[in-house]
Amino acid sequence: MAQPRNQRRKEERPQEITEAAFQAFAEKGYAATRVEEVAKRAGVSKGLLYLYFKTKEELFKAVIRGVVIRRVDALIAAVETTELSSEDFARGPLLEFMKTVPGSPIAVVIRLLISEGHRHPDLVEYYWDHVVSKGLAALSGLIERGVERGEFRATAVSELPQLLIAPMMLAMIWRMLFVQHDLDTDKLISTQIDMILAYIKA
Amino acid sequence: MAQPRNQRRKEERPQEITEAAFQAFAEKGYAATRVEEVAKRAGVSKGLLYLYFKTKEELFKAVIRGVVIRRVDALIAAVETTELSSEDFARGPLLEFMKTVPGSPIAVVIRLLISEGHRHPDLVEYYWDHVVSKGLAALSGLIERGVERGEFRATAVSELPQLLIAPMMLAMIWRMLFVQHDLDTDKLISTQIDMILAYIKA
DNA sequence: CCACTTGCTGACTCGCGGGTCATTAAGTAT
DNA sequence: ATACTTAATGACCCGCGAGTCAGCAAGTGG
Repeated sequence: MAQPRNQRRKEERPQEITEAAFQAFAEKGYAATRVEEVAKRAGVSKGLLYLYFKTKEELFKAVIRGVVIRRVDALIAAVETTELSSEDFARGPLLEFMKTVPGSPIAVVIRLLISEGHRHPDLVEYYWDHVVSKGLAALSGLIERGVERGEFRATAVSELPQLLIAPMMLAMIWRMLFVQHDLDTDKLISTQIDMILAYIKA
Repeated sequence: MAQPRNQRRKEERPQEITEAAFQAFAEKGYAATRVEEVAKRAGVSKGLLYLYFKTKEELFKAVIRGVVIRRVDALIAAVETTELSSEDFARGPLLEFMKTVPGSPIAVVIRLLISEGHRHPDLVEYYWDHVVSKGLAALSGLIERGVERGEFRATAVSELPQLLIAPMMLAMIWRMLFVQHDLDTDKLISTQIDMILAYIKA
């Protein structure tokens, strides 16, 4: 024990710092988080932080990007490779995924984007490219595949995959603001799936 | 023309200042808005602003409260006094109202609450009391009335009126972040109404 | 053991912006 | 006109926190 204080670990530093920053931003938001606070959490001096990230804004961007990467990709891959019927996929893996989102880091990222998106349009664009557009395309694909196979009727839902995730988004915001007023978010999300399937089934 | 500069208009000042502050907060968010900027927009000196509002935070709270009051009350009254069947009300006045929300000041308030809600739990509570809980109760009432009259089946939707407004919320967030990527928000909202009615109709 | 590179530190700077207050000017009463 | 009240001004103050940099110490090679 009593590790020497000034360990030189160039490789791990960025990871550690962005992780600490994510937690701090999640708790206090971007503007209210002090750079020194992030440094403290990462067990590092403020000066070192500025060696790895030119500005606080750079750090913010790195955090968002770091969290986003590889979160949604797993779901998209699952949609594209599953053997399940569209209905079974919707009731199984998709539903499970959506239930987890409101309590996950993705929710934090979305809050940060809503709060700070104005001043970081490039970040919003990045998030759009790597998460939203891909995710929605996968969901559209899932529904259209159902239509082609004769599982579903052709409806407006094919072009509005947002309907599938709308209650998930509401659940996220609900948790951000109204934790104390409880809401069965799981039931909200699964009822929407039930309803959509009832609406589009052939 | 050439009105005297220092007009004494004690009555109108608070209104003018909160109006200016609302616009500034809407554009830049709370943290990024300078008090002097608000004063300038209101055509007033910074010092005067501090005569009417003790701190920037007080001003923020006044803005939120001002916008909230009397927005949702009209809808609630309409629900309670309408002669229409529940279905016709949902397809008529309710749908129209929901279409307008994403482009209205309510959307701005919600963004501010999401961004700054942490540090103003009393404000969140105020918003809950005066808008959310009342609004949801009215929607529940609308559905339950339909059930009592034999229009609708008894379903989980009675306890989950959030399902009605979920696409409206998504539409709001969509506009905040992804204006350039278009989405037919009206169709999103009306399709949800169609779906829910199809799901719960007797 | 010495010279050298470089990850790392933390005391310091400096501008920004929230908040104050001495002063001015507009209105009012006599 | 004169004395008084109070709405309104804007120059100023001062703390906070982002960003810097001179120096230090951990590793490296000879």
